[in-house]
Amino acid sequence: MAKAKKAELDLSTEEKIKEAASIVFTKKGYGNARTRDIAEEAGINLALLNYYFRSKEKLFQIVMAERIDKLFGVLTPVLNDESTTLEEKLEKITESYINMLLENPDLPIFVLSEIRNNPDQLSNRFQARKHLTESVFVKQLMARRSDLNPFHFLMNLLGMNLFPFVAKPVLQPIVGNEEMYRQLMEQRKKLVPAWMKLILDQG
Amino acid sequence: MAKAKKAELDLSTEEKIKEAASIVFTKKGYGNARTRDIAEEAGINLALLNYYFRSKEKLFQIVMAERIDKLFGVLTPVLNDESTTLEEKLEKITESYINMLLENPDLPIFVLSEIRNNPDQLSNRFQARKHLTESVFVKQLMARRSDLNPFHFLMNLLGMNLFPFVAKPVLQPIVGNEEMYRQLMEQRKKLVPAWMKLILDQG
DNA sequence: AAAATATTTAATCATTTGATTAAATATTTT
DNA sequence: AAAATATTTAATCAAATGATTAAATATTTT
Repeated sequence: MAKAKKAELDLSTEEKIKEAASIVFTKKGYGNARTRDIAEEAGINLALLNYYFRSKEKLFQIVMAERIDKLFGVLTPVLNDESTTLEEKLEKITESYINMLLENPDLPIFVLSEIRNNPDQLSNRFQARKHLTESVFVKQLMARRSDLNPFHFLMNLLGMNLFPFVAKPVLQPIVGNEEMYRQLMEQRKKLVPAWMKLILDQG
Repeated sequence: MAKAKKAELDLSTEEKIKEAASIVFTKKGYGNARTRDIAEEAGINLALLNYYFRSKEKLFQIVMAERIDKLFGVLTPVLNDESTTLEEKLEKITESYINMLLENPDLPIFVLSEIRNNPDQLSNRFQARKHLTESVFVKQLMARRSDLNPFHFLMNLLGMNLFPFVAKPVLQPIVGNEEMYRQLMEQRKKLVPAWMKLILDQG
């Protein structure tokens, strides 16, 4: 195979494997996922998987980095947008999260449980604090409510948005079927920002 | 060994093993926990573990049932208390949860991720819906706010209380050290009920 | 067509790990 | 002390699973 086509195919197969790995890892977690599962999901065989990625661990690291980006990528651009108000940020974050999580409901529980298993995974945790405390969002928040710890506010926002998905395996059977759960999440796109504004103004 | 002493010791050793299993399973999850870890944690050997409990799976089922009880046991008695107001229930649930979770921070992520791995685990999910919708809590809630879906309200309450612990591996390094995190949680004992009352009255 | 590369097939390794066994030792009960 | 029971020790099994290998086949490039 020549360079051009090679790169093209490599990317395609590599992408297929990464995609499959992402699905299997996210659904089962690292420990319960078998490389044979991933190969099958990708429609290739085990030998090829090890030919592209040297090991399960390496493949996992790549997938994990992507998944973490996906989970927190929703947050960071909005937090630092100078052109939006605090209220608009609440609306944007909520809508982005709920939309993304409706497509990736297993994502939060996967990332959080894997980080629990291996806390070092989050190597940039030092800068995370700095990035957050120096964000436009936190500045706006402190300007408005100097008495309210931004961490509390953020925990509430994330809790309201992420928790229903983290707890979906428990809550969905109680609520009803899949579709009813989706409808509840759709409603929360409007409700969560409204509740958060209450906290912002009077909490 | 005679009956009396036998039962006594059995209980003690069985309890030691269950306690150890609870610790190891909760910290690592089923897939990543090794029976050898559990035996070591219990201060006994692998043979004895399999002598008392026939298999890892059986031991896990027992531990899991206990952990689920611990996680939801906080909720159920308060939800059906006829003698307390809605506001008092919010206060009780929040304080009970935060106190319990400060002692068992890994509990929510463990239970939720294991149920994700094996959704059938929650065999009583049918009655859960009934118990919940017929609870004093939901009746009080609907009497006060017929326009507010109780599931939304419950998701908010649980999200605010449980999510900070579910996300602790991510949030704690950002917030600061262990002690600072604990202080935040202590503050939330007063704050969460206040926020929930806002939602109750004006959301 | 020839060469280069990608992919499959099938077999095999090595390690981990849950589980079992039998014999030895300790502890408790009678 | 004798009997019954609990626990340890050490060895071993069997299955699952991550990983490797070599040869065969398919595909693409030149």
